[in-house]
Amino acid sequence: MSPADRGRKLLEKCVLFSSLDEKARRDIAAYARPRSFTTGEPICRLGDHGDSMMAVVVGTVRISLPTARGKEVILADLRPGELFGEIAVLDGKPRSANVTALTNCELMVLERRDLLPFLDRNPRACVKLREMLCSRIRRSDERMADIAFFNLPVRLAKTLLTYEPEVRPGMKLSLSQSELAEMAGGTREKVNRCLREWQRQGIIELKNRWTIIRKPDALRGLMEST
Amino acid sequence: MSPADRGRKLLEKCVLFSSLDEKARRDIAAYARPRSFTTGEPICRLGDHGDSMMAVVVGTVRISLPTARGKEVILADLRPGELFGEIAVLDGKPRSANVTALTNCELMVLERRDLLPFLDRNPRACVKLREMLCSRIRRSDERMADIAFFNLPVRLAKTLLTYEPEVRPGMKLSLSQSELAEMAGGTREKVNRCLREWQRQGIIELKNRWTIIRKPDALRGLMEST
DNA sequence: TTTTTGCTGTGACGCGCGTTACAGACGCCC
DNA sequence: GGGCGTCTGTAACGCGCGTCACAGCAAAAA
Repeated sequence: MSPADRGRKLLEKCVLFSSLDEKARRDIAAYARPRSFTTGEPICRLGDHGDSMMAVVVGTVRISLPTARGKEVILADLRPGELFGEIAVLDGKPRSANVTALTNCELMVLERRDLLPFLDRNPRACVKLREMLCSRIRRSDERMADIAFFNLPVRLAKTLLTYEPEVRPGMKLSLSQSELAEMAGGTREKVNRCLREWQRQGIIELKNRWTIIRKPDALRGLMEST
Repeated sequence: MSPADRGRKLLEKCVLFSSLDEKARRDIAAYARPRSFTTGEPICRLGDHGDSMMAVVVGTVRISLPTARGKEVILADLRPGELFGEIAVLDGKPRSANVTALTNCELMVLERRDLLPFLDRNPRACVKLREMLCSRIRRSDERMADIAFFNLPVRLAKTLLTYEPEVRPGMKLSLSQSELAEMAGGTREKVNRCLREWQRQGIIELKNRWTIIRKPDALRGLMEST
């Protein structure tokens, strides 16, 4: 099977399209075009004009926001099946974040000129899309509340618990402490201290630059208590 | 003209409906029902089940989020012509914030069972709605970045500059310092100190519990510089 | 009028966290 | 293997801001 066909197969599994009937799924898949990026390559940048939406087929892409003093905040890492770039495509305004390829990636690209007409003739996809946007809003608001109300340990616990789709004891995280800091909104040093403290308590284990989660429930407890 | 008719007239002026043709506007307006609230009355609460969306016709409503320790964060104050409650209506999940009547209010209410079918038969309204949701996402993300990167003076300056639709020198704000603190994400004391400092610099004037903005450009400068 | 209540103005103190600085450990590439 | 870059682990210091405490003042209630 060609990469493009593989991409189309996966596209049909995205939340946005998975609930459509066979015909509509093939309809939208026909418009999608494959595209590859190599590790570290920028996919799009904050402020760019953007008229395409993308789905991750293979690899991981990172959504981030540059800050004033040359630093970065990591908003999310997306894996196969996830979509990005919807906002700029839908409202025609500049891209709202940076996206870079964290690994070699294969994406499927949908252009605005194909997507908008498709939505017009598929009310069902419209509904799904609205639900997607609503959940984005809810997540953003929640994240905002987290930053405003909780201190770094709590935010870090949330980060560890939500980075992978599901958490089980013994799970290894392949994130450096700097990356964790950029996700939780803090400094590398503070993250380090926090992790070592948790290691002392047996909640996690730090081994060769891997963070292994031993007691996810203890982390969950931390989140509730504060 | 009856309050309900006045409400319908105004509903047609909301961004969501203003670009529709005459027929569609009358269509949606026919479904809307008026409702009144008195000062301080709760309109809806975080976590409630909600299947209606509302437009402000007369008065001001406050969107807020309760925090852990009984405090509150003010997300926005909405005036005539603005909509709220879209999120819960669109995704069928619990309400994502508290809404209370800041003054005596008249609202127009649209039920989900009427709104969703209307959207299905009006792709143009669908597009507008998507744009609304996108702009909500952009605003949320921006607010998040503000909280994460900027210190209170900058956030307070932004709050002063964006509370009213347009800012002109001499504008009076009818917000208490506690309210400003709840909007900017800080404490009343800090807000007070900040405002007095700005008064010393002639940027604003504090008189009988009113905050009068003298030099909006100085505030704008504060935002850029930091 | 007197009392009460809510807003304003200010000082002292302490915690969380960012900043800076540096040392050791590990992997990578020439 | 040797040099170098990146990641980790710690310590010292200071700033921003939240917390507490209290005093003056104006408007609303009694």
